[in-house]
Amino acid sequence: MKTRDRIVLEARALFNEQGYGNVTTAMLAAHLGIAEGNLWYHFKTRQALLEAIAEQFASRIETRLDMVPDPHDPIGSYARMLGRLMAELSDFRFIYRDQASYGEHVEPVAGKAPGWLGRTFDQLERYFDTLADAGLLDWPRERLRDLAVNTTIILRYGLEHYREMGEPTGAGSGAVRRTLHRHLTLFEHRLAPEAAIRLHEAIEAIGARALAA
Amino acid sequence: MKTRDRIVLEARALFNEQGYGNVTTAMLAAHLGIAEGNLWYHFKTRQALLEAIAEQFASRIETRLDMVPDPHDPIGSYARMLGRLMAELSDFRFIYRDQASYGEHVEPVAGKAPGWLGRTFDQLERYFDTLADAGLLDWPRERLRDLAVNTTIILRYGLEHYREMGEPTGAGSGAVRRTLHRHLTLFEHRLAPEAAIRLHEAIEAIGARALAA
DNA sequence: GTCTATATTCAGATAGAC
DNA sequence: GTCTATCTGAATATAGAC
Repeated sequence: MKTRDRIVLEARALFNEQGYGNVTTAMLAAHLGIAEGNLWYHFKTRQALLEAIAEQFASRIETRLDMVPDPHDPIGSYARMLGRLMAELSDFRFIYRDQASYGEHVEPVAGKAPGWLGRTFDQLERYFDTLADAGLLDWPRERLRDLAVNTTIILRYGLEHYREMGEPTGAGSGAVRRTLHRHLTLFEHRLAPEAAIRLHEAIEAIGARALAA
Repeated sequence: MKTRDRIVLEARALFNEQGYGNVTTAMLAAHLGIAEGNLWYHFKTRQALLEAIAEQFASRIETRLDMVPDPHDPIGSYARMLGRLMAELSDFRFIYRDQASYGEHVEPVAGKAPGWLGRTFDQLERYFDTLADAGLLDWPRERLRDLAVNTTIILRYGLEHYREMGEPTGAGSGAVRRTLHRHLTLFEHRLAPEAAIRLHEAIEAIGARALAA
């Protein structure tokens, strides 16, 4: 693997674990087993490194936003989208969490977050609409938007919530799994029983993958 | 007002506005119109200043956690508690938001957050229970706990959510008002119509107070 | 209690040899 | 591309006069 790619990967991991503001270039170089000067060869500034990570992040989000519900498999397609969404939140967690540390001006993120969120509302609403069409979700259509927004918030802040609760939230902690089960409590009581069961099962599968990662 | 108190007040305001990690002692002294050395007379370390703020925060939370629903005024008492909760989240916002910046070890906060959150779940559940007793909220009792947890998350991360949406969230921005309306969408469809109306009105009143502050 | 001047530390970044 | 050595600037903190 090219050094540049190793740097991006290790930096993302360290930022997620320790917080962006607490990771120095010296630490990063030490973890990589390279000299600090080498870091500056690949990235002229610390911010440039951050932007390289942010670009990967943006492309992951766009890929996930392209996913659409499958009317022939509303549950399965919803679960697949959830898996991607949580992976994205988990893998680039520091970008959300540590925004205060790096100021608001990281170009590939700045100004785009509102659009991403808005499109995530739209996306979730379409999935819920498909579940309702299939008779699996009993929810007033005019309130599906609110459900989509609340679902987004619960998923988005799930890892931070469990961290604040004093529970581990790193890879393999089960925080992704718990967040997904939590989001189900928003509308589970209005799901067809077999749909609820299948979603819980799908979440266990996603959680198991998150544990392995 | 004593200089020490002015420092605590101004520091809290600056930390909320600019982020804990972005506020230097030089900036703080300049804003207060005092010399930096004077700051160090009142607080031996930057962390000591943070801890002084955190102590105020803890005492505000304890006061709010002591509030209980009034069976003779379930709506009014719920609204009053909401007002306190949002004021606490708003006034000490940086403590939640910038936790990554100052490491996890601020004594008056470290380790207490899980307890505060757990007791907030309990508190909200009691308010919802009282609303249900009064016939104003139609919700399965065994699901009130989930509703309380989800409500806590929506309220807790409301300001951060609107910030990420690119909307202003400072004092007077209306973000508190919007967060409160948002939390109502979780259970509004199961509230007695007059209860929903009264809660929306109460939220407008809380929002107006937040605007003035 | 408040000020000015100074010390300390260390992260971010550069220069130039290999 | 990678290294070692060095610089710079900024932020926290101290010393001591007033």
